[in-house]
Amino acid sequence: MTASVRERLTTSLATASKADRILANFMLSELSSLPFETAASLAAKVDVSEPTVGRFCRTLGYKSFKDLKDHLKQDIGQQPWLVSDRLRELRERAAAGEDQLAAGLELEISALVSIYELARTPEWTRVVKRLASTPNVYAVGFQTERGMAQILVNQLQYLRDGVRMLDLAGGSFAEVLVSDPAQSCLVIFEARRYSRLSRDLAIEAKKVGIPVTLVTDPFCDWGRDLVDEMFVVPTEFNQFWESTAQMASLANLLVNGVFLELGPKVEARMEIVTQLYSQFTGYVGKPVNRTSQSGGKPA
Amino acid sequence: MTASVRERLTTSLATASKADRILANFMLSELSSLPFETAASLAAKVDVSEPTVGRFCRTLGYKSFKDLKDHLKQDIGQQPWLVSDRLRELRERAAAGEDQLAAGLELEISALVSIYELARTPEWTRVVKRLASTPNVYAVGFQTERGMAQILVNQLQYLRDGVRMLDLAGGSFAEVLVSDPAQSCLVIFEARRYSRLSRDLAIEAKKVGIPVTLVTDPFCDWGRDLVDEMFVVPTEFNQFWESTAQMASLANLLVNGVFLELGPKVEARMEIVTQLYSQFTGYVGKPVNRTSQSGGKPA
DNA sequence: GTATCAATGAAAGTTTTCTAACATTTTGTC
DNA sequence: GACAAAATGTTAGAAAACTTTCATTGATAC
Repeated sequence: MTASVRERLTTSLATASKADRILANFMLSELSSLPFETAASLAAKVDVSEPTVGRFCRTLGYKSFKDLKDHLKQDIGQQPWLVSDRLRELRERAAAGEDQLAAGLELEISALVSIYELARTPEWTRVVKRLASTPNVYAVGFQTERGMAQILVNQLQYLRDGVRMLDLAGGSFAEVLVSDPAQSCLVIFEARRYSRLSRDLAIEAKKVGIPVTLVTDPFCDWGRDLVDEMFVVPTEFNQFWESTAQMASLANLLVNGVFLELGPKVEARMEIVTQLYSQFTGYVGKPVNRTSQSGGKPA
Repeated sequence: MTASVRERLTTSLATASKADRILANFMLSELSSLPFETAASLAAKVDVSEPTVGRFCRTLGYKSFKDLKDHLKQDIGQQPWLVSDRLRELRERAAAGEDQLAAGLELEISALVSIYELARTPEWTRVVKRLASTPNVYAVGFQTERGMAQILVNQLQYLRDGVRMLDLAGGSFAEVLVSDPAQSCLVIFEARRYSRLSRDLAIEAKKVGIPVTLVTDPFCDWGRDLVDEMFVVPTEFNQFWESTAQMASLANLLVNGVFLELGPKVEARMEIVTQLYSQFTGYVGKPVNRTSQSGGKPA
């Protein structure tokens, strides 16, 4: 009993009464403006009474029309992505109240979707090109987000020269801030916890004219007018505090973009770097996948 | 005076007060889920009062938050906002070959699902309990995976004492390896690139009897008989090489588990740590979410 | 035809959401 | 550092949204 709103509406069509069927039909065709409706406004539109709307939602298994809307929000809907029935099972458990986790899963999935959407924006393309071509690339992040910066830097280093991780260890960020702005760019990973540091850095970078890309959570209230691109990653997954985990996917996608941009010419470099790592850390395999992409032409 | 909601929000950023700017930014970041919010729920998320939300909407020229939503309806227009629709769109592009990346999305989603499945296993529970109770917790990862270890360590430190990140900087891993095995445990984040180091460490740890949890990719061929728990995270997402991004989700889930295990008694500590961070990095907000879980009893 | 029952609506009650008035805090100024 | 002005939070009350109860309608069975 954990069908999506759309599914429930569709199945209800078979058995529903006249008024209910009208409602179901209307809702299905106007699914996308449903969140803006209220039980009363809906009732008026299809010319039934308000209680009928409420009752209908209850026969569908929701507590009220508002409850239906709430489900719509989390509704990832249809099977296509249903990775087997494993997920369904998780969701059913969640519905039974046994599993707080499953609700978080849906939120993480929807965060992933947003990230892949970001990767289709013009800003994304701009950043990727910049990361591929600017001589000096700096990335920075504090505390947890440092890990994200590290992912970006490590992988980019396989692909190109001049990629560095910034650090407050030196006491200032002189490294970037006194570099030639035309030759440098900066990526900041941020979450609300560490706002001030990131913000100060962004301000200074703007002052000297270094392009800044900010990856942050929806709570960031200072980025928009300071940075060149701002990528907002959802971070609320029903956990006891926010999780920036999905920023890692974003970092990887960025790196992948740079790879596509640079094209096969990086392969020689990758060989060498791989060998070096191998020499110092005992790695034996190849980091490069054998996916079709790797041989393909750059985008 | 017929600007779109987005435009109005953006222009307001220039002149708005602090709370208003926070609101505007958040709204801009979460435009697509705004219709589901209510003035109160929004207020709670960005931690301002309810009337502030109403007032802000009025300064934007709307009658109320509800009125803003009504206008949003026109703005959002045809653009799909339901996660299911957005996902479908990406999938269609992938199928049409227009979007190389989108093909990887499904794989990432399914990786996420497997992680949430892991979180339901007895091994998981065992690790969580161990991470909550063992006096000394060590985590380690090399290169990219170092970022994952960092996530775990950073967040665990909010919750408890005695959590450390291991490092090869010292040349050996003496720190763990000569500690009292009954008082220590170790989490290794690994991907095939750095197999040897991780493996050597695991071997030594086993020798001295320290419990080891291994988080790795599906290519790891040495873990099973060496470690106490082995969590395998999918890493092939159609990118030019493997991505361990979803390990970040795993790390976060682990931390969340420990939080639930420790229960409300950690809140005092969290307050202190938060304050310390604030002192040194200028963080001003609260890291703790106000989700229902946070107040709830431990699992 | 009429008795019965499901479906629906009307009206009144309850809860949620929003607003107005006032108190408090913050910010800026001198 | 004290004052004024602006911004924000608190409290309580108005409005809206939703539910419940009960009356009415209209279909179906006999």
